[in-house]
Amino acid sequence: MGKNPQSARKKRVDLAKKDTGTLGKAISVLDIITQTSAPLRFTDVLQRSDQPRGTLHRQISNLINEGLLAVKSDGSYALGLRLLQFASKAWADNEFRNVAAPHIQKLHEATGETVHLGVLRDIEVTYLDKIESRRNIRMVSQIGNTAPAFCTGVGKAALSVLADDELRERMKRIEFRRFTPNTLSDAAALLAEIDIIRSTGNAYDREEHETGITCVAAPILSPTDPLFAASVSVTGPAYRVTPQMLASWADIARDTASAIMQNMAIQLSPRS
Amino acid sequence: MGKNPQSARKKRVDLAKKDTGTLGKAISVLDIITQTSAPLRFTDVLQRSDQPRGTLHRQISNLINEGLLAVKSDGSYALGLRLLQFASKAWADNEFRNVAAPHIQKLHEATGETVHLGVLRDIEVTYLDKIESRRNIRMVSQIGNTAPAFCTGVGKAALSVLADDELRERMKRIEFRRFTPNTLSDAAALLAEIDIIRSTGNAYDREEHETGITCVAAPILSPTDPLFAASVSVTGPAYRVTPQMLASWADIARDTASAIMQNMAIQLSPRS
DNA sequence: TGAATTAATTCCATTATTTGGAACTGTGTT
DNA sequence: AACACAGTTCCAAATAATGGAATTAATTCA
Repeated sequence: MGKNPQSARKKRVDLAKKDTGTLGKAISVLDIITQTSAPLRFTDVLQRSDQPRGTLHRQISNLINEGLLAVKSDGSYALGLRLLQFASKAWADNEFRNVAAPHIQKLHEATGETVHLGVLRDIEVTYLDKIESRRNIRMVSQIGNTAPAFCTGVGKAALSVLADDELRERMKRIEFRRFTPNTLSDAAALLAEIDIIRSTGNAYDREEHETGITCVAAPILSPTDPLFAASVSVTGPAYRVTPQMLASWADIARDTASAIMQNMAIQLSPRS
Repeated sequence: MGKNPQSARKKRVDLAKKDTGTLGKAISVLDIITQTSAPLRFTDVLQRSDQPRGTLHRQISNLINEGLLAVKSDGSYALGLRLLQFASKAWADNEFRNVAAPHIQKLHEATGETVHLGVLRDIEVTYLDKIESRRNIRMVSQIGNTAPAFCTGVGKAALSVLADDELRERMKRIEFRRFTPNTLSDAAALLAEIDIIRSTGNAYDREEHETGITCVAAPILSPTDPLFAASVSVTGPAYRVTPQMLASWADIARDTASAIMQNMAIQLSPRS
């Protein structure tokens, strides 16, 4: 039959996304499931994806057979347990997290508040570790969590270590969604803050992502990899943690960050 | 022209591996990384995979671009942080785990020992949740961990709920590796134990996977899905936890399991 | 240091896999 | 029974993956 002469050539190559072929399309299904809170059945996924029926169906089948996706009793999809297995290994083996662990523990002991270790991925920050006062058995739900970089302390601190051109490239992709009245609302405001972070060495989150939650953070950069950007933060509820208290933790947060950096450098040099 | 359309009762497909095309090949790279403790560089992966150079190279590139794989400073590969993000969602949203959570908490309080929630995946068991006495901040490293089913309490309990033909099918794939002197060493021994588990309702691990670790477990089966197999267990160090103590927890472990089953059934019926 | 060796990356004609529109099946509803 | 709708299967055409070989980069060692 006639081929499709109207093959519009609008290659929608998102600046960020390199071509990852078939794999990328399959993983994007996982992304859809991850990013949606409501239960999704086949047609729901179909609507949200740009794949045609047949294609999507086979992709989902493959994901299920690989254990990356599962079908719930109501026919909706959930992420598969094999992902837990991979993540468990990813976390346990993560060099950076292992190096940072004792330092964030000390930071927690010094401040008595919740401490986060975050790593930047593009324009989002993923929490790699967390230490809380109350023995929080359910913490796992937090590790691996991802938040926008532009409105969190860890995120802004991490952004600040990027080279300027890289930073601007990524900022083009930020959508300044307003989470609270304090959320920064445009690129100019964010750039201004990043300037301050660069000169002072500390980032603050003043209830910008979640009302009632404030934090002070300090950036960590890799001795070798210019694209690696991370940070530590001390977080607390605004009703209890005053701006003064936050400010009083700024130094020790920076010390923690730089201790981690130094340990990473040491980690790299010796041949063992 | 097709062959007998219906006589395909004998699925001739490779028992374990269905064809998952390009995706499967890519994921198998993640498997190689997961299953090897030593750091692997490109050629190391190449040796362990059956893909040719060029192909493997592109697969790895794609995995890296998708954030599923990362390159460490020494050129070896590590699982990527995106996996953490997926796993975080997989865990938080998991229906079964959410239903089971309060019950295993109670079981922990009643016994004072470590409690596990495990789910069977083929012939392995993945730990979906864990509650420990000591506020174990580092517990995440355990959740998502996977162990052979045939030599763990959770695993054997879970196997016992499978229908006989399904069980035998899977048992063909078990490799009876000897982890400790007590590890069951052949299919006959395992089948005998499963018979006992089916009649008594409890499985024991008598230092079969790790020397010094014992446990008692109880199977959980899904009210609807005959392929779903899980279990709860109470685990403790052999020097402190005597066989008598384990036996005294058998009932409450079974009670926990059946309470979880009932809750799952309730969870499914009402359409609020 | 630089030649030899090994590892990593790129290339591209061939091939196999994915693609996607459409037809089909199955389930539930009035 | 007829309808509507979600899910599944099919297959020729299009495309993306393949894989052997050439190229480049990184180590090793004389």
